[in-house]
Amino acid sequence: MSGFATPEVTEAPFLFPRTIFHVDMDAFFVSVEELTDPSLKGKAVVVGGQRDERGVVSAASYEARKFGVHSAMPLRTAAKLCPHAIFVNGHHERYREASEQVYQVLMSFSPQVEMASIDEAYLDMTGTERLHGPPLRAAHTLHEKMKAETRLNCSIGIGCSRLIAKVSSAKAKPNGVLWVAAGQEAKFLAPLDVGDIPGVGKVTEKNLHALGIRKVGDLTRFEDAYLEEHFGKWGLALAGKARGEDAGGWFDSAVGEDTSAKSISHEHTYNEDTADAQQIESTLMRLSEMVGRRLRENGFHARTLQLKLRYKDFSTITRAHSLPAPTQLDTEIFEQIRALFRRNWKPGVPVRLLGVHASSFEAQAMQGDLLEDNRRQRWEQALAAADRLRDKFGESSVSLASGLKGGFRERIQENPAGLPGQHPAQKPAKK
DNA sequence: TCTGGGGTCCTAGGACCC
DNA sequence: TCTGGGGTCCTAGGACCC
Repeated sequence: MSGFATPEVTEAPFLFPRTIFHVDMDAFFVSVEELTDPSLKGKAVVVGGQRDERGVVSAASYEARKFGVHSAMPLRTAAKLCPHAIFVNGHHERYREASEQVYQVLMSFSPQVEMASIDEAYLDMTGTERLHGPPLRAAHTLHEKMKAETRLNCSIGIGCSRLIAKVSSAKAKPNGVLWVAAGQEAKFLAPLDVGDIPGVGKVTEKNLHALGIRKVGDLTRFEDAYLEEHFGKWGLALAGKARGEDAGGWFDSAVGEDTSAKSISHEHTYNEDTADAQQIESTLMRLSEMVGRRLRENGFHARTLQLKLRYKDFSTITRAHSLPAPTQLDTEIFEQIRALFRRNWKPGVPVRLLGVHASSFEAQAMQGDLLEDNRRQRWEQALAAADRLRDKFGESSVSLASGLKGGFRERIQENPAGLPGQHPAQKPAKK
């Protein structure tokens, strides 16, 4: 350790100081549940599943947090720490709706809004003083409007970078506003734990501790080159972050830049591990359908398909295959996934989790085979029709299980309502 | 304690081409 | 027969976030 922090004059991506808001909803899932069931208010509430289920906590009320419950904790652990807690299954449809309302409120404040996840967003408020007044006043107005229109609390962090805004909103929780004035960034960050920096998780934190680095301020006493040596590219970014800069990767992008999805995936963890090949392939079929459906909804065609397998001991493998031409067809996805599964699964070994992942999105390429293109187009139309039926009659009303023996019967039985269980599109399945 | 599901980004090695 | 380097694509795994 030596020297002085070199005042680097690199190409600064932003030529004048920005005013960034980070708006983070307080205990979002819990708060939305309270809107539908006010009796939950003030109680210890755990969202994510039932107390005896395999799964983790998605969100915990502040009351439950007092007992040490936090998100990502196994449900069974939460039940032990807080036996009187009320366990609630997640309702993602409700959260999406609430998130949409939040977005509308934010959009009325700045055209530069970027939802970073379902319950948090960045706003570029640079240059809005004439409209909204100075940052703190604008934040308080926004905070009140959010409460009035969504009945939800949020916390707002304000700073000259995404990083500062994000860290300060975390410090403002719950239900607060915190502004870090220009020039005060390093001072604000210095006493915080290195783990408070977004992107520093358990592993990096441990590695930093091993070097004697515990506080963000400790980081600034090391040369950039030293950090780069130990942590590569990430170390360099870390040095910048300790100064409050949006160094590296996603943080560097302007608020509101292209955020279109890069991958789509679905997974399933069994309540009990299974080695039943038919059951497994039936699940893979269902997951392939879910992925295919989302691809069609978004107008995406994926070229790379990936299978994920997790075993009893939690060891996990992924196996990918890239197609010569991109697809959005359930059958093509399933065909590849099943081949990957059969090639990599040792019969008899119990499986805990299965996943189907699609990536490398491309505009659909013509195959140069008119007959083949025509067939594909009819399939896509049929699937879009099936998608609409599912919208109308529910997820289990239609299943295109052609090509799957055994699993097919099983799916039919899942259709007690007697709604259309078979779609005409099953007919042209033959090659 | 016994570990969900949906994502993003990064690293590293090997194949292949020039 | 031994010996290059760079670029790109693909695959596998892992850290991290909400």
